[in-house]
Amino acid sequence: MAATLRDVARRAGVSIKTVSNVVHEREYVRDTTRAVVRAAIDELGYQPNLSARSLRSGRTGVIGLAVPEVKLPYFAELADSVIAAAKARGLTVLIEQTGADLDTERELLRSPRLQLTDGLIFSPLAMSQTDVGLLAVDYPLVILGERIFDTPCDHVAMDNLAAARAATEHLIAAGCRRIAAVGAHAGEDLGSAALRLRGYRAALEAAGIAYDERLVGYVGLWHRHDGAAAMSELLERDLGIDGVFGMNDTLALGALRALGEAGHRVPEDVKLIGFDGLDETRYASPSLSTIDPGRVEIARTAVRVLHERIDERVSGAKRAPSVRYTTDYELIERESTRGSGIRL
Amino acid sequence: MAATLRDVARRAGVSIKTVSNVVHEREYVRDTTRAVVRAAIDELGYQPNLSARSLRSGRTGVIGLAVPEVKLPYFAELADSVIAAAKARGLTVLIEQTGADLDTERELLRSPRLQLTDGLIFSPLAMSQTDVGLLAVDYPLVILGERIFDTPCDHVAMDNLAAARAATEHLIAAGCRRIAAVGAHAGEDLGSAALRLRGYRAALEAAGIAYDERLVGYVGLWHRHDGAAAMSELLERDLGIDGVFGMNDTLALGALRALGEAGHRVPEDVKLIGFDGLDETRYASPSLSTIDPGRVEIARTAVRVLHERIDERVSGAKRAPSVRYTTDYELIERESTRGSGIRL
DNA sequence: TTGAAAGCGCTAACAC
DNA sequence: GTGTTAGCGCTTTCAA
Repeated sequence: MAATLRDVARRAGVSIKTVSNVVHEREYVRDTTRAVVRAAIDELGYQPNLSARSLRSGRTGVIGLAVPEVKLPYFAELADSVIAAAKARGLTVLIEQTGADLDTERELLRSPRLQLTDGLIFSPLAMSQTDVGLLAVDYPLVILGERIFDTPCDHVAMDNLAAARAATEHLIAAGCRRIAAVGAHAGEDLGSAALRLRGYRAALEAAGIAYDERLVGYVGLWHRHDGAAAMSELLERDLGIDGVFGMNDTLALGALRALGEAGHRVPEDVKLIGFDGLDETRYASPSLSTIDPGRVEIARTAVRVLHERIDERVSGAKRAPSVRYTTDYELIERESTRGSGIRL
Repeated sequence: MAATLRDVARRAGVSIKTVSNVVHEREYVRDTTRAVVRAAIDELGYQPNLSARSLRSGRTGVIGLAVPEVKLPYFAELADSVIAAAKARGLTVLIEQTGADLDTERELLRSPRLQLTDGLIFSPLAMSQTDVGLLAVDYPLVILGERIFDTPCDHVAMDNLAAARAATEHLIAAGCRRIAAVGAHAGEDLGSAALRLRGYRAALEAAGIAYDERLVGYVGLWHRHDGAAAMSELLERDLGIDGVFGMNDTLALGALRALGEAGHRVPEDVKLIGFDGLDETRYASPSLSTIDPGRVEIARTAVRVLHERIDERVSGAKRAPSVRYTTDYELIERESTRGSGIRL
């Protein structure tokens, strides 16, 4: 059996409290006592029982991260950044997948599994204004994504609209006039897809290019095959497409494949830009221009805000007003939008 | 404050035990009583306190998954599969990253954070024979990867050697004679890289092709840029390479990029095969031939075995002997190894 | 600076 | 079928 505080105390000939003080590196322990206790801890290989500690203290040291799917490259990289940021604060991360399913997202917020968690970082995809009430939970919650609802939650997001606009303007500056947008979600008007589509439209409008609904490719999820399928369908319409805005990199890479299959050269015939700044965009052929949303900063900020909320809650301090953080993005220009077809 | 069992009991006018029986859906509860208790649970919004439950029962319902990096696509997909398999059994997954660092891997096995966990699925990368003793831990542990050491742990793996051999034989059958291997680890002789290199050599030998050390590309990690860099270096040696075995898909996709930059067409000039069956290999241009290692089955088996060990431990049953599961692989032929350059 | 003791919420004997 | 009760290992007043 694993050694307990009591065992260590007995072994060291002191009380349980003293051992606890040593474990927590509190002052007011005589050096000699501390040494004896330390020795006993080592001999017994004592490790605190985290279940007991959290039962008593009300904290588990674990935070939840809920994303649609970890295997989507954007969320894999996000998870990586969140885990790193959490580790730096001594927190562990428990990952939940929602599958971008509305019911799963709803249930998640009330899931008993969250009991094991001090707070949650949630990247919703399916929820809409109707579900805003569900976000009023009694544990610390940080939402990744625009502050689309009026809720008491903290939000951390990039400026999707401005970034999408910048991406589209980049295509326009490269000479494109018939620009397709791949990745729209039918009926959505608050999520990332909707905001990015709005940014796309804003750029067109500012450039005096008419918005053509036929140039918008709708998809279900943001997988590669969705991008490829939507692109193929758009190409079949024969609309003279000379530029493509992929609403994320995965879609754009799928679209790249479809463009190649249909005999269109990128960037000579069609220029293409993605969104997310995935590592792999660097290694595509041609390499893919994209928007770097500052994922590391998003993760770090979300973890910090959540951690502050957790402390606030435990210490009983009064709740600071909820905040919205917007991180900076950056446009990365690569081969897929170069004027000439020359490779790096 | 959250409602407790006691609160529910009081509200329903029954004892704590009865409530517990209802919560656990045990028999021997009168239907009318059950209804009353259920109503009280709903009214109070009662949720069991998982910390208390695990302190008492010694189980947390959480399993750990330790991988080098979740953002490496293979591990992202593996994590996805493990999370799905765990969910099917009512288990939650806590992800630990080792960064492929030896010290981190060693520490992980003794980490107090594992206290929150009933058992661990561990995909080691840096550990070697020297560290075999560390695997003798007192909690359920399933190793992903070959049973390279003689340990009391269960192992779940594919047959790396046979699969690598099959991949190489596929290149040979396609007419390649100067086949490079990208992704070897210097000094390793037990891990996946070493086994796959052995498979590669076995295939060459069986075909009567001399092994040429200069055709082997060494890398640190298995990232895209490692594959690209190693490939570039190999090409500079001007060895007449006509085939490339990427030890995983990510490396192969990096190599694909480097081949393109150097003006080599795939598959016309050089044929290329990867390893892992990543979803994205389907959408590369050209699409990448690869080995599907049966990731879903690996994940499902690992979770099942771990779950059995956990039950065994809790029930006090005697420990069944440790096992090794080998899953089936499958070679997926795509454009990158086609005889002609015709696209699908 | 250290010790004693209460209790976090739950499970599982054991009693009725 | 249902109730009582003793801890699981820890934190934390309060007292010494």
